[in-house]
Amino acid sequence: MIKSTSQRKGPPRPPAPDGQTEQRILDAAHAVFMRSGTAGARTQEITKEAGVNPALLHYYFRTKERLAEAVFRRAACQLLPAVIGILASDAELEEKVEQVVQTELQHLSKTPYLPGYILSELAHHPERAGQLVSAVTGMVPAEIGARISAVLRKQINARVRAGRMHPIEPEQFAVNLLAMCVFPFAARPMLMAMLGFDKAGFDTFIERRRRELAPFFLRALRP
Amino acid sequence: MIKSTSQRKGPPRPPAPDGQTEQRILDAAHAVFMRSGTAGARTQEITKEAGVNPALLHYYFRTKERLAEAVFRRAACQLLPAVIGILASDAELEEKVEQVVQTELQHLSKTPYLPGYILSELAHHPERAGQLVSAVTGMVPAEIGARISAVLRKQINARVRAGRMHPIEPEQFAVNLLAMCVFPFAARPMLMAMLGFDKAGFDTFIERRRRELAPFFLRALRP
DNA sequence: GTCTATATTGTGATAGAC
DNA sequence: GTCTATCACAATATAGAC
Repeated sequence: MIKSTSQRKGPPRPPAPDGQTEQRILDAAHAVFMRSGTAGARTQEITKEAGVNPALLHYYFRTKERLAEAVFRRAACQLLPAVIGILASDAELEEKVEQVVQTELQHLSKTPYLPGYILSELAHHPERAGQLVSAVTGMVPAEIGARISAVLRKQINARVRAGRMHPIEPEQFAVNLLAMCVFPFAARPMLMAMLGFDKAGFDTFIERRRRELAPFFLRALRP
Repeated sequence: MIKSTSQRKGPPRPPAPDGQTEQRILDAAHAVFMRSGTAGARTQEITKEAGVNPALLHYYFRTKERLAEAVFRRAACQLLPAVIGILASDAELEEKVEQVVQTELQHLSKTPYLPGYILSELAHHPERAGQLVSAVTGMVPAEIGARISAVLRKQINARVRAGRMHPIEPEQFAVNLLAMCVFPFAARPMLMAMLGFDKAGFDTFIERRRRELAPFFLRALRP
């Protein structure tokens, strides 16, 4: 990955003597925070998983809190930019629905703990909600929402006037779509218990969802 | 609730001398765990909010972990039984959709932090998913899911055969409905930031949702 | 940049008097 | 049942050598 270039020092370094210690810590922290939450995670667990010394965490990130913020931003960048990009694009509305469903379900299948982690952090640190969005796009959160709403509203209105769509507020539209995609992963443990799924069963469930969700959603938009 | 009967001691007790100390702790713990999460909460914060001595927490609940479980069960009882009861009832399918939407949105409006708390706990303690369901109904989780699925499947099939409904798996149906109701609250901080809502704005958003969600959902079910 | 060793809280748990 | 006082320890932050 990074070790591709030169190794200015060859022999004397057993565990993690490469030039990517910071990255190793960040990766480990990502994994640990993701499954234990920021408050529940122990820095020692992180450093152990990273194969580095506890002091190095302090060296690179100064404090657990700062590390947590770095991880959160990183995670946010994995969750949102896709949907935002699609919804704000100038693709046809029906296209957007299909794209969001496909992109999100596919991506979240690979990182099923991401929604739980994000929503969990936000539940206990609402002030980070702003970071979440602006970290991704560099815009003020509300501005993003406004942009998306504006674009969607125009598309919706056009269809409503043409008698091709039932009226709906763009905000409701976006939340509905997001809910359908994200919720199953956020509630994964609960659903698995209630529906009697194992991991494979859940994947099958999502697979089916990937085929049927967009049509379902589009039916709801009909007049 | 409990103080209804006699008060064997009247005068000498300043802070919390009533016979409901356990309840006071439980209430305080509920509030604190809800906003900080189990891992993030401090027992001292709980006892302070309860107006009782730290030692009493140990006296009644022995450990923070046990207290957390008690609170979690209690919270679970507030979130699920309504939906389960409605979905498993023998009401008409269209009735169920309307009822779930109304019941959930109204109830969650009063306890907007509940979904975030539950999902957060489940994300970090998947093993509690079982408790969540069985605590409510006394049934094995998977059994509940099976019952609901069976009832819904029968109703759906009847309508599909009559050409009145588009085919859908009962599990997808239930998850879709739940997602639409619960997600906005679970993602409340994020939505408020992105959509530029304040508390009142969010309430208005939910109010509108209460009127439009069931129709939206039912449109998606048409053939 | 990385390690060993240690300081410094914060925090849950508990003993024992009342 | 409730309080005061305190313990034991976990966990993070840090100093200082290499």
